[in-house]
Amino acid sequence: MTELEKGPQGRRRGRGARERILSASQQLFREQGINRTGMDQLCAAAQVSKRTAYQHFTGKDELVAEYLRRFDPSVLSGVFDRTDLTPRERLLAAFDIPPTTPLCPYIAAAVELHDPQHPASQYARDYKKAVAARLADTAREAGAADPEQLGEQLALLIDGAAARTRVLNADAFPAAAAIAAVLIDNAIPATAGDDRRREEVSS
Amino acid sequence: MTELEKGPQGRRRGRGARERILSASQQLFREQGINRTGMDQLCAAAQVSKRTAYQHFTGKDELVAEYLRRFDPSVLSGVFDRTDLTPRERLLAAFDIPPTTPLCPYIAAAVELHDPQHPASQYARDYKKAVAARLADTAREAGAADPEQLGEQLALLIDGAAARTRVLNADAFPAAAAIAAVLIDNAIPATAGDDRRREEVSS
DNA sequence: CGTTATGTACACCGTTCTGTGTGCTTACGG
DNA sequence: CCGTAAGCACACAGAACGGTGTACATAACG
Repeated sequence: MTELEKGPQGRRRGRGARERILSASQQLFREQGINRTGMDQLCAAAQVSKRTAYQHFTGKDELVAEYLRRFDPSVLSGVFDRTDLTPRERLLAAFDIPPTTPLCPYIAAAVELHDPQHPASQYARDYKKAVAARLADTAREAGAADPEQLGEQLALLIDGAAARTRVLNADAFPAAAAIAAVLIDNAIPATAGDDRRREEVSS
Repeated sequence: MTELEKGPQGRRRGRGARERILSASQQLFREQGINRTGMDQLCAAAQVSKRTAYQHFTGKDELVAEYLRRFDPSVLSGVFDRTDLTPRERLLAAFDIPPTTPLCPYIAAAVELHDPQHPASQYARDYKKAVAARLADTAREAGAADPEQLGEQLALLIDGAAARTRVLNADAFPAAAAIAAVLIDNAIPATAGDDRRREEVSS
């Protein structure tokens, strides 16, 4: 228990201030936005000295970029690595993220930072491309005629639902899922050896 | 031109400072974002005294809300009032806004302000609903089986294209238009009432 | 003409922001 | 037990922010 999760070197004797900082970032950046969350408030919420925060991160920009990297495994892998679902169901499962994820933080960061050169913006771009690529992979697995196109289309639907949920303050993912179902059915030829007969959708 | 666009009373004799302020807002809020544009910079760009700006707008919030209201006629009416197009073509024409509109300012404002109670956020919400309603009207005119659903779906596609264009720095409207074409063809029965699919959608 | 609304110039207030400097405390490892 | 690294408390710098006060100029309209 003591020597796992080492830092850059191998020491790590402290009491885990970095973790608290990132944990508080997750909460505050999401609740209040990045620009409206000052370092003072963030350090207070993390119960971390301001001096310590700036010893872990060279500046707020680096903290924001690191904050975004914390979303990767939980969302992306958690959906695509489900072997209990058919490829088609996996594509649709990407739209089942209403409760814990009220808004896509990548879009929020890209809009708030408003600088395509910002490290966090670049990472958001990479992440969105990665999601589209994994959707395309799954689409290929499902036997889609044009997997890249379908992946890009589904990614667009996800982003549309996220943006619209934000602006309208109402969940738009069900509507996006409905469109996705149509697109998937249109893209997968019936002759392809795919089992889309297991239509037990959890409702 | 001299005696139209009266202010709260009926005088309006000055040299049009309000116009310059709003014009500069259009440019700066779009280029730099709302939060990253200070009133000092904005007044300098508009060649307007800071004092004058605060005589026209009680604060930056009101200015932002008014800035958003300036987009209505140019985009919304310019697309839906084209009588030279069929209803179906009009629905697709809503996706032909790549050059002049690099990003939907309503989404940007809602994300940047980060307060659903903000006047500009409320207006953004109303505007998005209005767009969906007009899309639904046009969908009804085109003979769609479920116009409200189609309108909501097309609105979601537009927002998705806008958000994705922003994050990826690449035009996503053609892909959205392709999806729209599929949805429209699926929603409009060729000859008679043939509703094959009836998904539930949350308004 | 004079009144009045409109706009200007510029200093200024208080707050908040990111980021540092400095000195002290604590906990872990050898 | 002692050295060292991690963390803490706190003040502070420097800038940008939104917003105001004051005194002055100018253009329109009666």
